[in-house]
Amino acid sequence: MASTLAPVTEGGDRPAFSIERILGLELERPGNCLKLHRPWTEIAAEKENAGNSVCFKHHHHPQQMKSSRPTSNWYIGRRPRTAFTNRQVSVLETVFQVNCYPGIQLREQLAGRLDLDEDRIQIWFQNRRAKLRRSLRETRLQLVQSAVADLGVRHARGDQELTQRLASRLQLEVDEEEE
Amino acid sequence: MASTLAPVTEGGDRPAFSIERILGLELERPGNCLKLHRPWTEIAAEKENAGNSVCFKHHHHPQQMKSSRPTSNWYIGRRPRTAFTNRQVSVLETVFQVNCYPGIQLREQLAGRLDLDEDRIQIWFQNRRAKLRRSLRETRLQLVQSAVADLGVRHARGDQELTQRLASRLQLEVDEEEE
DNA sequence: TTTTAATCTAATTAT
DNA sequence: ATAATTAGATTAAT
Repeated sequence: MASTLAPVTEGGDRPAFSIERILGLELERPGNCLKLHRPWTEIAAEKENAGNSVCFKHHHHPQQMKSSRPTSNWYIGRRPRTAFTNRQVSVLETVFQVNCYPGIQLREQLAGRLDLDEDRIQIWFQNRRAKLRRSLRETRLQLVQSAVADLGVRHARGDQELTQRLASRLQLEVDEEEE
Repeated sequence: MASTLAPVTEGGDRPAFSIERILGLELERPGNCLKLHRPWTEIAAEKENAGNSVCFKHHHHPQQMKSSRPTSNWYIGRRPRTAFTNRQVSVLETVFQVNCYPGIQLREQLAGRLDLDEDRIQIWFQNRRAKLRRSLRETRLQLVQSAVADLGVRHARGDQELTQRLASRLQLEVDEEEE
């Protein structure tokens, strides 16, 4: 409900994959849904091999593609990207500081308060945790790198004993953070 | 909306993690949300080490747990398990036969038609694909096993050439299905 | 006990 | 940069 006005036009008012049509089908296609494991990457690869420079990645409306394969219209499209407002992000960030694994009740509260679906909240927290993990990993990496550099300096000074102590302690801390 | 009457009582009518309370906080807790990567497994392990045989797994209401750690109430609870009706599952299965990666439009159509949230549809298809993959893996395993047994029989008969041909062809098929 | 809805991570896709 | 999707592993309710 938050500025996601569904720009997916889908070529007018005739949906290619309406449930009515699907449920009307006689279900005589046992070998239809056996293309598991992200089949659109395969389609994209085929199109690239065909010399067509227009990549599937940049078309999320496959029914608009002039493809020779009728099987490529199995994918209708993804949800339009939600554009959170500054206020929404601000509230979400504040809550994240306190609880980065909100349960269903808090998610529902947030959804009601921010006029978003509960699922958007869920996804936001998943992506936010991933971002935090990424930044923690980078910080840790930089710490190790600077420590190694420091190690090098001290080693050059001939401060052998301190070097060894620092190294073992560093290893310890890195291991702790692993699990 | 489908027979999910929210059995999570959360100790009455006083939510422990209301947004009001969170937003009222002074945000002076920088080291609060640094327990990433499924912290509840850690909590469970701690409880086991403490000799308490009651595992966290069987309590999905942590606020009811008599834990010595106040940080164990990070988890408010998960969404109550949705009980799909026979008709809902029937329609979902039918659609799955035709398109096991429904896009946003088809998911919304299904949600409206079946009186479910769109994200319940999304989750259902994710779990359904996982189930299909699992069964395909098992089928493949059984095929390989029976083929190996067959190989053994033919080898015992001394039919060396046919054995080798069958083996190479089998390897080919297994490789094809991998990617 | 089995099945499967819900949650999570990690990687990826795509806006 | 980050919202959305996926596979895969796991947790937990039925």
